[in-house]
Amino acid sequence: MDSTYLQTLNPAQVSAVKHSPDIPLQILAGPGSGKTKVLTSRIAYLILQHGMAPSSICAVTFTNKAANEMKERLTKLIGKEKAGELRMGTFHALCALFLRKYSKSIGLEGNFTVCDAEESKKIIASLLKEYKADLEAKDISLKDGTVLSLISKAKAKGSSAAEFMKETRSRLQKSKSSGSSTNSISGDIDMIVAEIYHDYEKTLRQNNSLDFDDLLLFGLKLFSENQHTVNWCKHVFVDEFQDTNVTQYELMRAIAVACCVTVVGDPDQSIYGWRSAEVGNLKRMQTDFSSVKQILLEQNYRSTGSILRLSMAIVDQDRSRIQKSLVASHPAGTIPVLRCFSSEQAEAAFIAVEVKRLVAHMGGLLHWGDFVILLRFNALSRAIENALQKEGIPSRVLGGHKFFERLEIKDLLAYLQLVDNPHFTPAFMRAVNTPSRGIGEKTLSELLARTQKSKISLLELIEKINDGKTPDIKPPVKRKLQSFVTHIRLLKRMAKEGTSPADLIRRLVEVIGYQDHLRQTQPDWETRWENVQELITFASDVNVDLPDETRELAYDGDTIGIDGSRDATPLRLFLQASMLSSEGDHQNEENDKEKVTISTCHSAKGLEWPVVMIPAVEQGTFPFYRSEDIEEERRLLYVACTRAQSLLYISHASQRKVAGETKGKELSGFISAVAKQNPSLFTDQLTSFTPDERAVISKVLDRPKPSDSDVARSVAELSVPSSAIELSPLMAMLFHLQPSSIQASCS
DNA sequence: AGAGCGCCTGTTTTT
DNA sequence: CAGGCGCTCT
Repeated sequence: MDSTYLQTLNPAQVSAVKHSPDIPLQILAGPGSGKTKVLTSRIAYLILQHGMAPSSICAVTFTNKAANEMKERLTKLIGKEKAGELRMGTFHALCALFLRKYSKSIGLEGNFTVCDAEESKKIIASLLKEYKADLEAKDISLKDGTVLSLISKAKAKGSSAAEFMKETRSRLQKSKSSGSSTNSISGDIDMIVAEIYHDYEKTLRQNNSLDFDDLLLFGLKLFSENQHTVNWCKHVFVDEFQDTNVTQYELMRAIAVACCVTVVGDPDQSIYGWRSAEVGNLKRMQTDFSSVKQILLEQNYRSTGSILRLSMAIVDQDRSRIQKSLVASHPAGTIPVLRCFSSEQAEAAFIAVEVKRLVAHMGGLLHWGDFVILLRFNALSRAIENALQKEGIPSRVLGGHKFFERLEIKDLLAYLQLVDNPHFTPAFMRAVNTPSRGIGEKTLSELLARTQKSKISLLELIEKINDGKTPDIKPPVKRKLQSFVTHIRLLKRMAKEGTSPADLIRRLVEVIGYQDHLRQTQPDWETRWENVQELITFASDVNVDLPDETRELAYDGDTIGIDGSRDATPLRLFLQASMLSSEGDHQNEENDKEKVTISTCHSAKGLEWPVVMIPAVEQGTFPFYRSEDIEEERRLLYVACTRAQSLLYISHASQRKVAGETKGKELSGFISAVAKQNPSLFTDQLTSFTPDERAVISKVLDRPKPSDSDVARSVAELSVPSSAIELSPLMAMLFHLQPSSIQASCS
């Protein structure tokens, strides 16, 4: 194995790959510039040419998906064994891993539970109740989500509850002394948020639990205060650097003891400011790492020239952006289509029919899996899904409601969380009455009151009640709880005996009669039951991965915690993988390749499709009316456009139903501005594709060009539906009429 | 006290 | 489309 992997790289890419490992490097990589290739090649280069141990390289990605993809590519370059030794994952996963191992060093229990956003929100909601009267008296409405996001923002900046409280106080003092009374309401809110923040932290600690932000904060504390936990690290790679927040940046510094870092990012693709990402980290790095070198990758290998021209025009409207260009490797190709429709239904119907038409006119060059519909937010998918279904086009939603956020999954995970960590109240609350055991709000609050007096966990309390060691509140409670206690004890015993998570779930489902419960309570219980089966499959997969992870955790040989329990039990690893998984649907990927993808623009980051369609590009929707940063919305549209390889469609409706109300809509300012300046960026005509256009598409996609007879055949097949009655008017028009008349009918 | 039903609202983006 | 709320029934 030599440097063959360098041969297909351009000069800029080669200089990035071969750049000295000792000098910090920033790679500013535009979309489609082969950034992942450069990253993986550089890692391979450090290992193969500089003889670095794979286990001394840390590569941080933004999602688990990206980490997996990198691992796959590296397996091809350096082999499975070495690739398996690399420390790769998200900042969150990396921190979680080391926190489990060195939990005692910073006063944590090794069996802490990761508290996800939904559970955090519930904790906040219950804390918020105590301020209900106060809020009503002051006529303030404060939602749990708002409080959570404010707390999360404070945490992302590294501001603790105490610091946040102090800052709030001093700000209040200032506004008081300046005599402005207009801020009194927001001052009240800030103060309440500060108090809830404090209570929230207290609750998390009592529950032996860390939320997502805590993983980073505790990780940072661990790494910066315990040199020996990071000594293994010789080089740190950070992908999607533009989306890191302050804490993540500090983490990078803490892990990169030797200051050997390579970061890859693109300020133009910074779309997570709302989640406290700091593009400023790029600049900050230049001062913190004095000798940092910057390399720009501007050659684009993904999209046609006309798609890039439009994308650049959009993002370049942001006057404050760092000037950077993209050079197309491919010919101009088909001009992006811009269309207006009368309603969301008309727009959706057009999309469905156009997908069909393209497949036909490309004579086997394009398949369902080559299309993506990118949306500003998930709720927009309804009309699209319906329209696709109506035309018989298979589709899948990428990252819709996440697999691990479904109620049937959370129900089962709650039991397992409780088995692993008896102090995790959210899990108790969920599991204790699922399936329904007649334990209601009243009983729970009484139980809760009793735990607060005696300082034991809810689980311990009900075990005591069950065993008759402490008096029952009311006669029936003990009886109602008996089965629950029995089940938890059974699972605990099985877990202790080393039963695999998959078997634990199987048994759990059986003893609580979960299938029947679903059948009785959920109208769509069948798909939910399938999800349960999928969870079991996922659980067995985690088990297969175990050796790698255990090796990681057993790094310096002490897997036995002070409490005598192994820190890395299979159950614990499974739960952690579940909580940190970004994976949406766990459907088999083979199936998905033959489906049209529907996705948000955010979760499309890093991906590409031959054909991209972006509907609802309207004022209020894109940019979204509640967005705080309009430039970020613009960049999001840029990200969406640059996912396209050969064809791009942008559309909007003049009327759309928003939250139950039909509203008039205007084309997004992002688009109208560039269209006005340069009308030739778009066309409203639908071509039926000249051989030339088809040739460009096959070249861009690197697929064989279909013959004229292929095209003729597939056009004929698709334009004659099985039942002539089903040929909708729109469909008929698209196939038989001139483009100009289509336009007239659509607008 | 708790379950179950129907009607309401209010909908960003995610580790 | 789900979660919250209020109503009625057991």
